[in-house]
Amino acid sequence: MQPFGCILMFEVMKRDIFQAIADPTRRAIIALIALQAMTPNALAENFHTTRQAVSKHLRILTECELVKPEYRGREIYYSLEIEKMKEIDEWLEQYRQIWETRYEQLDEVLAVLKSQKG
Amino acid sequence: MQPFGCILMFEVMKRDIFQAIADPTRRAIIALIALQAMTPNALAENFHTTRQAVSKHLRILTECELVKPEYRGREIYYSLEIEKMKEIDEWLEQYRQIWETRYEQLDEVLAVLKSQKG
DNA sequence: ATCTTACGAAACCATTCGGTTGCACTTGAC
DNA sequence: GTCAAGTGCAACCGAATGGTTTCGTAAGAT
Repeated sequence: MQPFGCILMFEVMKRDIFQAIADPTRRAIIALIALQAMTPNALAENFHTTRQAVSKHLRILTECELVKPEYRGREIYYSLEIEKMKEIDEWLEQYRQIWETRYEQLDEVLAVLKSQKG
Repeated sequence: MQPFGCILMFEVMKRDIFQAIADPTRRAIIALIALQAMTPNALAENFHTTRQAVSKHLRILTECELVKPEYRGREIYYSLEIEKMKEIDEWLEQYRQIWETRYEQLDEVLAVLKSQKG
């Protein structure tokens, strides 16, 4: 068997970030470790599941590089890779343009109504 | 064990918008109808699936109010509810604050390095 | 050296998911 | 009225998902 700390424990497998954030527990994990790095045990105390279940979520989050492990003794501190969150923001950008355009159009309509009124 | 509901409290919705956008086909549907309202038949021509499969995706998107049907004769035109997309943007907001803060800190570091260099 | 703690892996299970096929209903054209 | 077109729905199926339990291994404590 492989020694514990020196081999990649999580296979580098491409995961869909949108599928990663689909699960509410994983979003909660993201919210927690956004504040500070946490171990699987510490994380598990916040949920109604076992540590192993949290570990599986962390595996998925790590596979899509949303989360990064830091090995410290026999503990592993997981922290958020905030850069990866930008991918969601970039995907959202095209739709943000749409709703901003609609706001401008609405502003125009309101301006016209106001000028007609006054 | 921590008191449970503090983090997962908001997951009582019938359909989760994050789960809705997790599927790549549904994201493609969103992208298509963002441009113009489309019928299930017209949508299905863009994918390698049956019309019924697209219909099931549209049902999920409609249930979480990401998509709105408009009945016109025997056809149904589905259009994007752009307002709903803002929910994702609002969720992202907290993390956007984090990465913007890091950028500012990085800028500070770079400024210090530059001043020391010059 | 031995025990405890922290962790991931594996095996297993129930549920959900995405897809297909077949069917029923409604609308519009003939 | 009859027929074709456009839909949604139910039943079914294989695969994926999220969870648990059991285990093996590494690191720290006694």
